[in-house]
Amino acid sequence: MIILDYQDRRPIYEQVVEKIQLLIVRGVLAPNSQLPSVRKLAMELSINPNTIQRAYAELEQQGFIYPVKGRGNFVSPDVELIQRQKELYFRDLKKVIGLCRKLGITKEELLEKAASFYEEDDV
Amino acid sequence: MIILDYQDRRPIYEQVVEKIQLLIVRGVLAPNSQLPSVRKLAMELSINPNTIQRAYAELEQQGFIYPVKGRGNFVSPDVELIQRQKELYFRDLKKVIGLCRKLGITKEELLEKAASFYEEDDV
DNA sequence: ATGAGTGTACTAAGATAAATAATACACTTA
DNA sequence: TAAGTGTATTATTTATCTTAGTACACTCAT
Repeated sequence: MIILDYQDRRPIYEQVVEKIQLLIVRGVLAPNSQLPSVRKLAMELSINPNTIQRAYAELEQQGFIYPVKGRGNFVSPDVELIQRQKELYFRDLKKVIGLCRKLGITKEELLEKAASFYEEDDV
Repeated sequence: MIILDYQDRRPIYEQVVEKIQLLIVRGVLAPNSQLPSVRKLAMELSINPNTIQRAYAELEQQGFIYPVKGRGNFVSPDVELIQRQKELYFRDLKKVIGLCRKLGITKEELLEKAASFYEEDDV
């Protein structure tokens, strides 16, 4: 379900958050479907349950999932999620483009690259 | 010369590296011109000289600067630098675009956003 | 030659965040 | 009732960043 990248300098819990966000916004995890339990996912990834707990807490805080006591965590049916996620990605996009621009990359080259990256992208 | 962002979660030395990279590739720091000394820059930024030392070590390792014993650090005249930096930025760009694509953003919307971000960018 | 300013190296200590470890408890459901 | 949930708590370990202090060889203007 999730593969951790130990080269990634970001903390594990943040990687888990990102991966689950993607699974949700892409519809792999359907609205109201159940997520793996804290303990199971921890086992599967060979990490501590507390780390998953932290990731789930963030996802809940961000509105991606909701908990049901004694039953588990479930995917939020919130339709706003994709829109909100989009805005986050656009913020990152803007930052990178700002750097490219400062580096002297022309608008034409940038757009050309962007187009080919979009097409090349391996799913 | 450099302003640190203490909201930024990245380590200070990394911010220093990034800022100096930008100053170099943008030509603000000319090839073979001298950088501020480790101690002076540390004073200016109110941080420890060791932190600047580490930033300079990275910059040297990356080929952005070269040291002269007893004299100081100087901007590398390497013409490849901009090209190499460009490739690094493009790698980041590719990553963000991959995420956008996975989110379901269309190529058209992406390129439109990219174009406006390029123009909006505040120098 | 001297002294101030360079880079560079080293060790030690402190600070912070991430991750683990080990429990505990209330809830749900078969 | 027992197994599986979420949730909370405390303590400990680990890694990284940052600071602090010191030391030494080099360059250059005086």
